[in-house]
Amino acid sequence: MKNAKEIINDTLVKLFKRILFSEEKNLQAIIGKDLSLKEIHVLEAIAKCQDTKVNSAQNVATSLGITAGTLTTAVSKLIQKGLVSKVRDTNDKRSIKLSLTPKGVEINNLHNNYHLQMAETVVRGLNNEELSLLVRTVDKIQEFFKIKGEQIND
Amino acid sequence: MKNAKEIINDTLVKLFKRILFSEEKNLQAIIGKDLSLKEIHVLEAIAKCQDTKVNSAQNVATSLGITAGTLTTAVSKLIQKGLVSKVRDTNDKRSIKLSLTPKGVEINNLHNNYHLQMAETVVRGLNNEELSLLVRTVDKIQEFFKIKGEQIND
DNA sequence: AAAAATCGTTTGAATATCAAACTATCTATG
DNA sequence: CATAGATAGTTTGATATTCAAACGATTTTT
Repeated sequence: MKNAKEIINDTLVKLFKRILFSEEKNLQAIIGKDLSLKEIHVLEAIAKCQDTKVNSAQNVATSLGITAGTLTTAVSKLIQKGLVSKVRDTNDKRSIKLSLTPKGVEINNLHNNYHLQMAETVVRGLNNEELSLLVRTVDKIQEFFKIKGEQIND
Repeated sequence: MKNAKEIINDTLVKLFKRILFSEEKNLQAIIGKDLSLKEIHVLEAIAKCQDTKVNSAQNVATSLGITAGTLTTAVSKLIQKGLVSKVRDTNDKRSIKLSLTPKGVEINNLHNNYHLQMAETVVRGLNNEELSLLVRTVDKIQEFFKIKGEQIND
């Protein structure tokens, strides 16, 4: 017989798997096979960094938790696909600024809307009691990571 | 200014990233560089399938959401590392049964303990009633992602 | 001005993955 | 029973993702 800990773990692991799976499937449904989840996440990171005006390649790479080299190749492909553009920084000629093309913005919005819909569906489908329990749970998980003392770039 | 939906979405996205990151980090801390997260997940799946006596390669592959070919190569490496063993099914000679070696079991337990620790943090401070509500709520959320007849093996 | 640091790129290697072709075995149908 | 079709796992060839380390260009520090 399983104890509470095991049941909760199984339930959360299952949810995790399903969300990842669902995100990938949905992405392909709206955008097509031409763009992977990883590539979308690069677009997302560039969009965020653009907003905060720190859209150097270095900064985007760090925010994604990948190396500069990995980003270079990812960006090359996204440029080929017409979703990203690159300009040399006039102040610091070593640096480049990454930004989304109009088409890149459009695709990023599609993905973002998917996320928001997801959040909306969840919130709307739960009553107050369920929601507050859920919030507490999320807080507790965050706390777990704090105890572990891990740093992460948000 | 961000609305509630956006805040919830951002929180969840961050949490998600954090879990993946933490899981990987922790794994390397306890087990070393010699085993990737994906490989651990193969061990995990084999362990689960062993429990339910349906540990054919086909079934393990499906439960992981990967193809049989991908599993073949993953398993080969895990056999080399001494964590998995393979026996032909006596009833159906096409089929093989996968299982963990004692060393494989040990490593899988280490990883599982990490998961359980996280679950422990969540469970602590909840009474039975809240616990069962949480499970029901998470299950409900899961339903939201089941749209469009997606298949996933739990 | 020289040394050190930083930024992005390239290169070489490893891992992860799939689809499709292939081999061996089992099942069902005539 | 024979053979046609289905199924299990492997192999192959290709693509994607990633990193560390070497490298070239530029900026900063000393």
